Amino acid sequence: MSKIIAGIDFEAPPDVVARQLIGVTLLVDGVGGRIVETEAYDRDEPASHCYGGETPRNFSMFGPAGRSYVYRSHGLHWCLNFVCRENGHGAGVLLRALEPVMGLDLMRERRGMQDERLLCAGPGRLAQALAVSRAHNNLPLDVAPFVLLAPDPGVEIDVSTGPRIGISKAVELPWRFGLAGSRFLSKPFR
DNA sequence: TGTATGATCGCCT
DNA sequence: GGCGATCATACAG
Repeated sequence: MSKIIAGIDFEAPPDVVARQLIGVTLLVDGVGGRIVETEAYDRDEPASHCYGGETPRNFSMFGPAGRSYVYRSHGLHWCLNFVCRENGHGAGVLLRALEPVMGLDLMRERRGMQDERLLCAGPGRLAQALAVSRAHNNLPLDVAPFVLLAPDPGVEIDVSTGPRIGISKAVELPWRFGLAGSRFLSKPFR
């Protein structure tokens, strides 16, 4: 079994998918850019929303791979994830930052700021710039409004890894991935 | 350059 | 009732 989108098999462990997503272009209704930062969340580690089983919030992580999982964080921000691994397994990849490429003016308007570097540097900011909300939960990633484009095959992509950000459990897992040296990261790697 | 704080939803204890 | 895969603002140094 496999679910291939933009050259990536989403029926694979989340750390594998998270690494492969660096450099992929993500568009929502034609607005978006190049993915420069991701984090993996698996079902067997306590930092993950799917740890401890299915709830009304996280049900889409227990469905088919290659779909979206959108949840509300701290009551105000939306965060966008890609579901991976086999059906019913429960795992996901959090999108943490994009390099803005398409629809810059719309993103600036939605974010209420001009600085290109801060338009999508962080999961909440990214979702706001792309106008992602509950309506985008549990949607297939190979169907509109989502578009995923594989990076140019010739281009070398240098991926940095490190500990995940903003969590208190399983902090030691090096499951944050980023495009080395990008100025659009939510935080630099070191 | 760093640390504190408020906003305030959905789930879990 | 408390806390979190966050962010913007307000201060202190």
